[in-house]
Amino acid sequence: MPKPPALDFDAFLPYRLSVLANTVSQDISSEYEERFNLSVTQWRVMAILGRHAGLTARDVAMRTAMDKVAVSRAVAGLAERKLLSRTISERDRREAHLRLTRSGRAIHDQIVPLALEHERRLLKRLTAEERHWLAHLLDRLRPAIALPEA
Amino acid sequence: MPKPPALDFDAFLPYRLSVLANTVSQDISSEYEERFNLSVTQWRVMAILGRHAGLTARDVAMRTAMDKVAVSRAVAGLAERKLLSRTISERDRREAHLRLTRSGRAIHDQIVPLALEHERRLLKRLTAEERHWLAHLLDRLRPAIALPEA
DNA sequence: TGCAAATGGTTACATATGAAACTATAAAGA
DNA sequence: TCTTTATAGTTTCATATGTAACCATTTGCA
Repeated sequence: MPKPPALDFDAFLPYRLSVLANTVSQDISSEYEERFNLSVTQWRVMAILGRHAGLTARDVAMRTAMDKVAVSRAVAGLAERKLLSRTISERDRREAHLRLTRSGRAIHDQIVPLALEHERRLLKRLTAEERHWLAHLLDRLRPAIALPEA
Repeated sequence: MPKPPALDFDAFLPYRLSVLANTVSQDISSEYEERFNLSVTQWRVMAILGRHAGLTARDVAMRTAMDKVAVSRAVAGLAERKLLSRTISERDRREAHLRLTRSGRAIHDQIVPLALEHERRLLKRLTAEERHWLAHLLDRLRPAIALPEA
């Protein structure tokens, strides 16, 4: 009779990818969660605003692969702690432009090097050739996410 | 003055890895969630039992990178639906051996090909050389997860 | 033996998350 | 201009999840 189908997790790509990504993410997030009491979503919002000041919540959602509810909540929490400011848009009063405050920027500037250091540690385990292929593969497998107007 | 630090998500490895893994996982899970009303954790438990009948909850937790509470809940839900059975262990009455029931196996056998097909679709986008490097990198980056007694 | 410490598994509680409904405003069309 | 439709963002509700406390049993060792 036919052998019953079975799935070997150790060889199943989606699973291995998922475990790897979660491990790496958590290594980083556990650090800023503890030190600055920021959730992953909150940090993502801060990071994107640190680079692109004045985006709206909608823009942030698109750029971070988060849904708008998650962004709304993260922004509310950050505004509460005065880590970012909301400015109602002149031309469309439904939307607000978001910017890090001085104290938001201060925290941001501490987390960025920390995140980059984690990335460096990860890459250090690889040879130059392996690093090259990793970047290449991430490009090739990049999900079809709409990145509107750069 | 020094330029302010900033993190470019598009180039930040942990982020890209995370988005990719989540997209891939969700592609698959959305299908069996809808068709069989199974959560990701439930499916993971079923998959591991489909391959290794008789494991205890503890074994399952170790092999699936899930914590014991998640396993306990998944198992409870599956037992409720009679997709798996629990048999108290002879030699240690705290633990129970888990096995798919006939109907659990039937569902399992439908999902496995579906999962493998998704994996195939993903790999089809890559050349043989790229596939090789992907597997290699996943090995090299494999998180230090304890896999006790095979 | 008998008792403290460890372990498998569950439960309780508090928090996070997602889907859908909702509010306010803007855009499109009659 | 009036009315419908779409959009930005928030709130609500139901569910998922993690942490810590817990129960039952077993192990280690006095």
